[in-house]
Amino acid sequence: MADTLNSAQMEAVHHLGGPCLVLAGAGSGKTRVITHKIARLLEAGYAPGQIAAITFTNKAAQEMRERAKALIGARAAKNLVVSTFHSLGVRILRSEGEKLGLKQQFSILDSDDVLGVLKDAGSTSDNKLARRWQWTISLWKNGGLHSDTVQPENDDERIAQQVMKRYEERLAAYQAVDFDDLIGLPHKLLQRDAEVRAKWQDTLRYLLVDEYQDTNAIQYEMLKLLAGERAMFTAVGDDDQSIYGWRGATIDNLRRLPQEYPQLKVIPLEQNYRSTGHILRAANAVIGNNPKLFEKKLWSDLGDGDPVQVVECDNEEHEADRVVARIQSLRGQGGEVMFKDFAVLYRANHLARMFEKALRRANIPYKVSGGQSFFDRAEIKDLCAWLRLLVNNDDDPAFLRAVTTPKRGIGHQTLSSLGEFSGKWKTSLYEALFAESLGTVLNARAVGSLHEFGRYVNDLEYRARHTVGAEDAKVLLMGWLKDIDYEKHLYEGEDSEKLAASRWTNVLDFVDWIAKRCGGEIENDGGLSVETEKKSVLEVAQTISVIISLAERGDEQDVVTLSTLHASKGLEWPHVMLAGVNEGLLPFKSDDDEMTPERLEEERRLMYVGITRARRTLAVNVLRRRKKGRDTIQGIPSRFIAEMKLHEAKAHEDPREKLKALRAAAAKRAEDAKAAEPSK
DNA sequence: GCCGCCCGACTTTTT
DNA sequence: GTCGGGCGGC
Repeated sequence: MADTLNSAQMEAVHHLGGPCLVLAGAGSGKTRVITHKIARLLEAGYAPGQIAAITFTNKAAQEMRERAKALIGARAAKNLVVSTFHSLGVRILRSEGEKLGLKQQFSILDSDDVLGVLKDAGSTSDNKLARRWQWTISLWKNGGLHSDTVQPENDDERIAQQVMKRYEERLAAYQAVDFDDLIGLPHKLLQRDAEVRAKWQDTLRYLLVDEYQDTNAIQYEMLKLLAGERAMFTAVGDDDQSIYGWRGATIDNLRRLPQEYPQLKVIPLEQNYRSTGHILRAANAVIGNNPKLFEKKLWSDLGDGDPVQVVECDNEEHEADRVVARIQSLRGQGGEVMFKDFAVLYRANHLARMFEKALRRANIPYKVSGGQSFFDRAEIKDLCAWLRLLVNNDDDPAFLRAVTTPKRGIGHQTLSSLGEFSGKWKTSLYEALFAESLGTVLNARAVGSLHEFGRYVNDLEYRARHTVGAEDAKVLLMGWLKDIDYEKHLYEGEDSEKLAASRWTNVLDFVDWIAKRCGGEIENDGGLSVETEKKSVLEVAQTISVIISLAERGDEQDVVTLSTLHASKGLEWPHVMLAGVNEGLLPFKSDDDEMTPERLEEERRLMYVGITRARRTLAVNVLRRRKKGRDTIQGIPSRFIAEMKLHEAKAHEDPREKLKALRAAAAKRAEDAKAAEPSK
C-alpha cells in the first residue's frame, strides 16, 4: 500500500469540524485513517495530550501508538492519549475517584476475584450459579444499572439482584472495583459532577474511537459525556463486523449516532486492500443477506485471484488431515509461502484440538491464539494477589490469597475467625489483624502467625513504595520470592517437576516484566501512562490487572495460527481455512435456545469476518459427519456456503481463469521446448 | 468430611 | 480428550 490516502480516507482524515463516523469495511485501512487523522489534528493545532484514541484491547492500543509514532514521531506520540476504555477509566478514577469515596489506591478485581466475592456474597459454593450471577450482573452494569435500578423479571433475577446489592457493598468495603466499574464509575462521575466533566472535556478535546461497533450502552454514554457539546470525535467502525452482541455491545450505538448528532458526517471506506476478487465477492454475497444499517459494498483492484474452495471432509480427523495437506501443498508450490501465512479459523475453542494433533504429527509449528492468558495462570495470580495487597491493604480477596500462598500455618479456622472478627468490627481483614482485641477470638499462636505476616506485608509495602528503577525492582522482587519460598511452594504443589519448572519460568518472566516497567523507559504499555520517569514497584503493581498482553507480545514466529473467529477479527493471513462450516456449528446452535433473526445475523457477521481475513486463498471446510458430544451426527453444510454464491462466481469467472491457465500452460511448454533446444 | 470414580458436556471473550 | 460436578463409599 502506497503511503497515500484514497479519496474516502482523505475525506475522513480532513473532516475536523464536527462529529464523524467512518464506516470502515474489512481491510479498508482504518488504522491508517486514524493515525493520519491524528497527524492532521496536530497540524490543525491540537496538542498531543488533547487527542485521545480509544481502543478495546491493550494490544490494539499498543499497535495504534506504534503506528502513530511512525507517522508523527516519538515525541508527539508519547503525549498522545492512546488508551483502552478501561485504562482511560482507571485514569479518571485515579484522579477523581475520591469524589465517589474511592481511595486513590483502589484495587481492580479480575473475573476470578469477582467470582469469589459473588460466591461469598451469595453464600454458595456453586460455581455455575455464581458465574450466572456474574454474567447477569455484568450485563446489568454494562446497561448502566445498579442493584437499586434493576427491574428483575423472574425469581432468578430477583436473587441475582440481591446478590448484586451485597456484592456492591463488598466492593465498597474492599476499596475495589471490577472491570465494569472502570467504565461505570467514571461515567457516573462525569454525569453528575459538572466540574469533573468540564475538566475532562477540556483535557481530551478530540476523541477517536476504534471498533465503535463493539461499544456497549454505557461506553457510548461515557463517550457522549466526554465529547460534550463540542462533539469533536471520530468513530470508526463496521456494523458488518459487530460480533460481540452477546457481551453487551450494541449496534444501537451506530444507529443512534446519526440521530443524536444530526450534523454527523458519515464516510464509508469501501476499497479493500486485503483480499482478491473471489474472496471479496463471497464476503459481500454473504453479508448481503443481513439487513443493512448503512449501505456499503467492498471492492478491490487486486484482481480475481483464486476461487474460494469448498473442502468436503468425512469427519473432524479427516478435516485436520486435509488442512495439513493443504498447508503442505501450498508451501510445496514454491514461492515464499511461510507457515505464518496460514490460519485455521473455527467457531469454538475446543475445535482446535484436532488441528493441533494433526499439525503436531506433521511437524508443523503452530500457535493457538486466544488460549489461556499469561495472567490467568495460577502462579501469576498468586503473585498478583500479593502485589494487590501491597497496593491496597483492605483488598480482602487479595489478602486471603496472599496469606495462604504459600501455606504459612494460617489455616481455614484462623481465617474464618479473623473474617468473623473483621465483619463484626467492620474492618478489613488486614486491619483486623492488628486489632488489640484479636486475642479474644484467636489463640496466641494464630495471632503470632498473623502478626508476622502483617509485619512482613507492611515492610514489603514500604520497600516496594521506595524501590524505583528496573534493577532495584528486580532485586526486591527476587528477595520477596525467596522470603516466601515461592519456588519451593511450586515444586511441592505440583506432581510433575516439568510443570513446576515451567511455572517457575513464568514467575521469573513476570518479575522481569514488572521490573522493566519500573525502569521508566517503556513507551508502549497499552497507553496506561505517558510518563517516562522511573516508577516504584508499588506504582507498577497497581496497574497490572488492566494490562494482560505479555503472552500476546511474543514476537512473530513462523507458525500456523489456530484461532477462533472472534479472536481473528482485525487480523489477516494470505491463506485462510474456515473449519467446520456446518449448520449447528456456524451458525452456532445449542439445543436449548432458539435461533432468533438477530442471533443468525450475528453468526453471519462472524462468517463475514472469517471470509474477510483471507488475502489470497480461502478454503471453507464442510464436515459430512460431525461429532456432537459423545456421538456422531450427520453434517449439514452451513447455509452460509450457499450464501457465498460460489457457483455464480464460477460461471462468471471460470472461462477466463481456464483460458489464462491454458495460455500459461502453453507458454510454459513453449519455454520448456526452447530450453531443451540449445542443449541438443 | 473427603476422596475417588464416573458420567456428561463442550460458544464466542476483553478488561 | 479433558475438565468439572455429582454421587457414593469409606
